[in-house]
Amino acid sequence: MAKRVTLAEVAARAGVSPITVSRALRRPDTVQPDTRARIDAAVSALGYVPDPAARALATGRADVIGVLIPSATNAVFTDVLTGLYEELSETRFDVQYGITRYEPATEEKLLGVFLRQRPAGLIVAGIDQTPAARRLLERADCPVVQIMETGPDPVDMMVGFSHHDAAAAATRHLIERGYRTPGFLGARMDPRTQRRFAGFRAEAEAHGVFDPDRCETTPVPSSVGGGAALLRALLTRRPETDAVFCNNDDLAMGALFEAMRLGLAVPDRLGICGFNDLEMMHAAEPALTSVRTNRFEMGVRAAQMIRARLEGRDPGPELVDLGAQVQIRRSTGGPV
Amino acid sequence: MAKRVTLAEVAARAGVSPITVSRALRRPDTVQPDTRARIDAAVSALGYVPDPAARALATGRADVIGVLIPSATNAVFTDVLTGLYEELSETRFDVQYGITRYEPATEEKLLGVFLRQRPAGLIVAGIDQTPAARRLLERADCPVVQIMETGPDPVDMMVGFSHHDAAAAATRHLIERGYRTPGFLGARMDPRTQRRFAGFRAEAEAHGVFDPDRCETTPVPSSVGGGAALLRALLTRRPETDAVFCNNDDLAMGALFEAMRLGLAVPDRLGICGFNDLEMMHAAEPALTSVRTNRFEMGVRAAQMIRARLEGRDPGPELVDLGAQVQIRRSTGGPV
DNA sequence: GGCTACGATGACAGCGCTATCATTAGATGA
DNA sequence: TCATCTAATGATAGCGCTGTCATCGTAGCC
Repeated sequence: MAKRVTLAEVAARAGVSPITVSRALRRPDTVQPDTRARIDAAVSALGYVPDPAARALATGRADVIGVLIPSATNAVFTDVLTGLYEELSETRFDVQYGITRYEPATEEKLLGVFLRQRPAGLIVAGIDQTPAARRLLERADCPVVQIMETGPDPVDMMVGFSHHDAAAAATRHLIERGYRTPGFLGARMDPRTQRRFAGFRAEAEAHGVFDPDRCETTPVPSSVGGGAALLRALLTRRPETDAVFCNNDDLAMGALFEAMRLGLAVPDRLGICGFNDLEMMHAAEPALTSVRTNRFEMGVRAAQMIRARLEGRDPGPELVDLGAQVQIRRSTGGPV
Repeated sequence: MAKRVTLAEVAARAGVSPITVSRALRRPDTVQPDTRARIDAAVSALGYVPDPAARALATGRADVIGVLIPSATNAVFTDVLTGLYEELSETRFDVQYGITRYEPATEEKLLGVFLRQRPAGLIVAGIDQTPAARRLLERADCPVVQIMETGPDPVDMMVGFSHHDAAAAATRHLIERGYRTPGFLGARMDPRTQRRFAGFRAEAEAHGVFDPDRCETTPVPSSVGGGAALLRALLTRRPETDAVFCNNDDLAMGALFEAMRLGLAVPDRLGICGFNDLEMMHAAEPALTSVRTNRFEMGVRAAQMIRARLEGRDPGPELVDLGAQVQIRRSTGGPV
């Protein structure tokens, strides 16, 4: 193990006091240019790297941005992480992840884990924190960004979109395309999923085409196989169903495969619409309609807002709505 | 911000010295049961949580396990992470991720970032570290596990499988099924991908069915759309191709959709085999043959090996080969 | 020329915890 | 009985860094 080089050693070599080295590293403009040059030379000669633990202890503040997301395997969240990373990887900040597994209690616990490190910023998915978790967030003396969706009353800042409205737009599209008996496929009905369902329902009811019996859901996590099973179950009960709005793309893909197995023509006999617009959707045959959510950008924006706050710049509006766009493709009668 | 509760306050309340509290927390068996009980009571009454930075500074060791993976979006790695998490989430260790983006230079840099925290353990993907990175790993005075693949000369410990052999097994399967003009589809030819290609090639050559013109690759990251494009290109040049071994499941899925578009019957006119066996493979129509890699277990085992070492238990063999299994499905003539 | 103001640097203390050694009380044995 | 040992607890001194003053020198001013 290469032995640790300390500030003091750098200081000795540069012929200054440790505190000056500390300053030269953190606020270079506060030390004389030639002093800084000597220090820089000593730093690189010795290969000095600051000890993050010592710094955190001395400042009572860690250069860590904590991120709480429900799942590490869901492509939806990993895209957000990629965006965060894009924005943060060249900064002094480390990103630290916590996986809540969709469990509010786990979220609370992880929040505690993060908070005791006194993070520089916090990013949490969703707006459905428990009251206790919300209180923790409100008292955290660091910027907090809620991501993935928008809602009233942000803890601090927020960047996302309305799942309700996005689902309603997709449903409207189905109805405009002439589908008259649309169904709903949903898995693991977490809060965002529920709001998408509500959007579907509201829009379908507004057009008089809602039927609770055409809604098929399961508590298990979503999967392609699950989508196939849900469609089969739905069509068994309600064979007249002429389209399905699927809560996410995995389910939609499964529905497509199941339609193939059942010999149902897509989009003529059955329209299929997904949600999130993962890459595979446009490549499918027929290409699958989906709702594009701007996940990468969501990560970038969240990171930018935190950085702006930490660096004393204007973080812009507290609530950023990135919207969502229905991508119309063959599976609902879009162009070939 | 809830003000920090220190060890000293807990000690005062329990009527003991701070060091005794510290001991009670870390090695409960070394303090008298009744003392421990008083301390536990004080801890929960005050809501004390240790400061990880102070502990790291005092011990010269952080309770952090660093994980270096190439990509956060690739399902292959997220499954490993889930396994790691499964094993580590109830321990005192935090997992910290670094994304190398398949860039050796980034890997080196992140290794430096981790190392200066003096992590409790390190997990790195692959066996193709740069000489400098390898030296850093060898000098790191903590357990190191290389994951994702096996190879000679581990830095310390290793858990994975042979990509060469797994690909060869899949290729053998294609040949045994009677395919005589198999092709290869590959994207982003990273080292593991290369070794899979080598396995395909070796097996195909051994049976006299290798043709470099039936190998279609691209440097861009893999995707379903990319798989479709690769198949189209391959069939344009070599229409006689009767099967494709795809470097991963996204490509295989794209190949399936492209075959549909081209009106090629799968598996009769074209056999398709993927790699990794993501969930969607079995749900496709026809279900897609793939090579199952035990990613979740890989994460679990890596974490177990590190824990065993840290806790002074026997970590078992240094090199764990989890193997890989060809899952035969309809797309290569498997059972319906 | 003497005074203030300010920029650059340094001394000191301490962040919250633990490694190390010292101390104490009780148990053991000749 | 007294030396010897062991288990439990405590005192002390940092870990490497930075916040908070204090100090010093020099430019600017009347």
